[in-house]
Amino acid sequence: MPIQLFDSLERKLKPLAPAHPDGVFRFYNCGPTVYAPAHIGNFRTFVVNDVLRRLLELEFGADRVKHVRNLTDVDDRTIGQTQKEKRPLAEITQKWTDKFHADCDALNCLRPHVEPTATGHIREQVDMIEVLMEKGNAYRAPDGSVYFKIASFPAYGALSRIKERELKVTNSAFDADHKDDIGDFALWKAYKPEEDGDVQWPGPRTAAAGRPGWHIECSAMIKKHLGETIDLHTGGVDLLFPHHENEIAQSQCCNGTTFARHWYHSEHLLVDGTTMSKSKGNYYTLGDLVEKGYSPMAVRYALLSGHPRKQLNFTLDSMHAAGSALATLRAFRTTLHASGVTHDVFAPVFAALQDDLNTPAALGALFSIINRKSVEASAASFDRVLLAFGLKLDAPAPRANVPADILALAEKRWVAKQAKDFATADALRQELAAAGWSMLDRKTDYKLEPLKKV
RNA sequence: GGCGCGGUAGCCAAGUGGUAAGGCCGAGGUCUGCAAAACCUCUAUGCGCCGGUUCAAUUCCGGCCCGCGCCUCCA
Repeated sequence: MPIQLFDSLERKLKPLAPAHPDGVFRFYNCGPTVYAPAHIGNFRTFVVNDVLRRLLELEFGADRVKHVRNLTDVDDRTIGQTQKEKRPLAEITQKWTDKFHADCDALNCLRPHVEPTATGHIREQVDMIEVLMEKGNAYRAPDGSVYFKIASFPAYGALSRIKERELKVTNSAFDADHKDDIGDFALWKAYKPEEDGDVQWPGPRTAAAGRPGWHIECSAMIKKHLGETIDLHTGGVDLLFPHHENEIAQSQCCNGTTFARHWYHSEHLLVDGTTMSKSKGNYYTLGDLVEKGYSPMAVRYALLSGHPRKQLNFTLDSMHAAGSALATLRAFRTTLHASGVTHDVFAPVFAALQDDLNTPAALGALFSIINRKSVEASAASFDRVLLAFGLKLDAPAPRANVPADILALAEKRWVAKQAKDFATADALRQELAAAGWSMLDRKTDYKLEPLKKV
């Protein structure tokens, strides 16, 4: 069964298939801006896209998928950070790129095949801008910036239905810029010494030195690494407008061909029922959750527990639920034997994933199957399911070091237990619990763990 | 104001024109000195409210209420 996925442009489910004769599926996912740690909302998008990537590889073959995800390493926010920290742009973006990679690895996200950066593709962006200027789709503003003229692209707004919108009239940015029309957007931003520090490059012909506008980087990097027409372009819903709308305009005017055959947008994560923000105190990075004792795999599971095209309400309770569900899967895995079963009992799981990436339905199907009285599943078939979800069931990472006094108590209790002095042993268990530790007895030894969160 | 999404058990969350997957929590049980783990059983006559269509609606249509998102550089 082919993978069906909702297309944000045509607003219906469409099968995914490579269009290029080489049979390679061309997949572009808008990546992060590297100026701060990514939050779990960002990671919802990347985890969802990672499952998509895995499904595509299962469908077309691992060598028949080319996955590109960019790193935005020059824009208002990254430059703002250099000004705030008084450090070079490259130093800041490298730091947060490394952090992003570490988080992705912890969440078991496959690395994209190409991870291009905006600063690494200035030439390509300038080239495109020059073509757009030559074709009359872009113009130089008085300050030397270059803007895209949306009036030159009649199809503008198809993705976001912008023409049907009544734009808010209050737009302070309009006066500050030098564009002809309020809808026009920057392809190239002229250098501003007071804001930009030492961040600048030579601009397109006739334009001033400066830096690329945000949108053009994706158009240029896609053209370079995937070609003029790609099979799938994805990102968070917030990118629908203006980012993706603008990418379509730039790329199609420049190249004269269809830009992306399929658009997919995953919805936002809510935390405690509302949008995440630092001021509301409901803003989490992966590191924040790990500090609270949750494993990255539990985070991944929680992020997949809602339909990707629906807002997902993330709570600490859902983290706990995810951890417990993973433990159930881990226990089930140990009952499986390598060999044997030919038919795939997990077919319904894949069917749900292939039906618009319905991860919650797929997880439901998975548990329904493993809850059956007699499951004829092989370890291999189960592992294939885990591979698709990107779930690793390794035992939880070693806990924090056990303090010496706790260890001493535990040792004392173990001795008492061996001597069958159960009264003493129970009293010591109480003491350990009061100190926040749980002692798990085994046949020949014991294990200490911090008490479970309620 | 415009565009869009959603309201299903204590929490999270699928789904369907014929009467509700799954996870967590909770309860009971089996098993272990205890604890933990594991395993078994149970847990929505109900799907925001009011109408309508229909033999039949949570599922379709209309109205209303509530929540959330976007509306120029936020995944």
